[in-house]
Amino acid sequence: MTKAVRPDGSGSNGSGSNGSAGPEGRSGRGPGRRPGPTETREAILAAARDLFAEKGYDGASLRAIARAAEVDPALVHHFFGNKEGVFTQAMRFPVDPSEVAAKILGAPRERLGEMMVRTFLEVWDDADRRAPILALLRSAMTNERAAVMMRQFVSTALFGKVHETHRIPMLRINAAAGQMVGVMLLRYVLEVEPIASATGEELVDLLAPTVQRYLG
Amino acid sequence: MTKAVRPDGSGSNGSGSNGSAGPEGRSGRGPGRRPGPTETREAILAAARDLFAEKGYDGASLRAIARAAEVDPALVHHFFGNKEGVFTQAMRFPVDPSEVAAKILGAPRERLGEMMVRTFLEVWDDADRRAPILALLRSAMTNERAAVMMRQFVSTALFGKVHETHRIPMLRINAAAGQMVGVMLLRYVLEVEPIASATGEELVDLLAPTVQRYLG
DNA sequence: GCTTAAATTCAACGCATGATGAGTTTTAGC
DNA sequence: GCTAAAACTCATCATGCGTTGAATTTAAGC
Repeated sequence: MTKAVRPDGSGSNGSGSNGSAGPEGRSGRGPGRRPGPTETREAILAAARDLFAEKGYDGASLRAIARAAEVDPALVHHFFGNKEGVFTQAMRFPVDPSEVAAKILGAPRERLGEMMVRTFLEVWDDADRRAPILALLRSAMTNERAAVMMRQFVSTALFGKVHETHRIPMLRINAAAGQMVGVMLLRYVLEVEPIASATGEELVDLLAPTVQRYLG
Repeated sequence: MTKAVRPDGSGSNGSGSNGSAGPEGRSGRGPGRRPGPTETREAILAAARDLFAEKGYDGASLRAIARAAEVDPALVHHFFGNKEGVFTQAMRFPVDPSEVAAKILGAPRERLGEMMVRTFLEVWDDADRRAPILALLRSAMTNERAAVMMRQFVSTALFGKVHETHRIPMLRINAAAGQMVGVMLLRYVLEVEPIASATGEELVDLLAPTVQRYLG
């Protein structure tokens, strides 16, 4: 999963010019722009997302990101200015809040709890959608800037809609959020058993009444 | 809060011997053992606990710990071997599980939820008792070894007793743990409002029924 | 096709980190 | 009071980090 094979439209380029004993020290590729359309920026962001998700902001180094994207560290800088820039861009779509909100708010009020649990599980079970949230959560533990983003994300984007449309007190929404965040943490980060191996339906049965009580 | 003033039993020692222009580069104190009984080991552990709580395992550097304890980094090594040793020793009393368990299990079963919420709040409101748990939580997000310790702590020490004495299914205990951990995270780490500013009683009223439902 | 701009790598800087080994001063055992 | 051990600092190493500036190669605009 770590290695991304490039499709490579035509094998016509460089690599064979000085085949004997060139200074193949760093990254096995010469300087200069690569042929074909530019896809590197996206590759860097993808690698960044994975690494931030795995190690958090401080733990993921620019150099490791560059390595994973098979690129020189300076290129990361060229595109994003600095590490914070990479993080900000990589987090630029934790989850499309409107899409999620629509799904949850489409349900009748007496099934809010169930829909919320189902939606959380759906998002967290999909590695691509889980990554940015996990990155944000991990980073927010040790990095104040990430904590601000997380706070904003939790309050405004995710649970704010529920507050606005149903006039539910914020404290109750926080309690529901706490239940969901805590369970996700136990299940996906700490991998505490047996909740890490429970089925989705088990969790819905277990948690939906709680969330419903807070939001109903 | 960062600076710890040493009581210093008697002012009879060193410090004035070469007063003019010694090599006062590093730590303002010469080499050699200090007079009086040894209190440095504890000072290092206290500093370590604070810094691990604030920044997590990877974020807290040995050098920063040494700086906070007003000690040379090599001394930390001398006492604890390596960074992992410092962490392990600093975490050697997250919360005395038996004390906590006794308090919770002393309550009748129909008030388990209330007692659990009250106990969590009491521990987390006390900075000294909060520090090691916070350190463990923060560290467990990015450090596998800390995650193992945290898993063990959550499962065995804290909630294991409840499982054993009351024969409550582990999955339900996990759900209750998730609720509590999540709320603590929102309240004390991310400081999401309004739950960060809510009173203890508000939280008991809000959360106790949930926990009671899981454990009852 | 020439020129400008963008993509890409290389080499290096200054800094912080965890670790080690040697040296100095005090305490504790006898 | 001597001696062995413990406490303590200093200087240093190798490594990895974020960042910078210059050089090189390709793509785009005209």
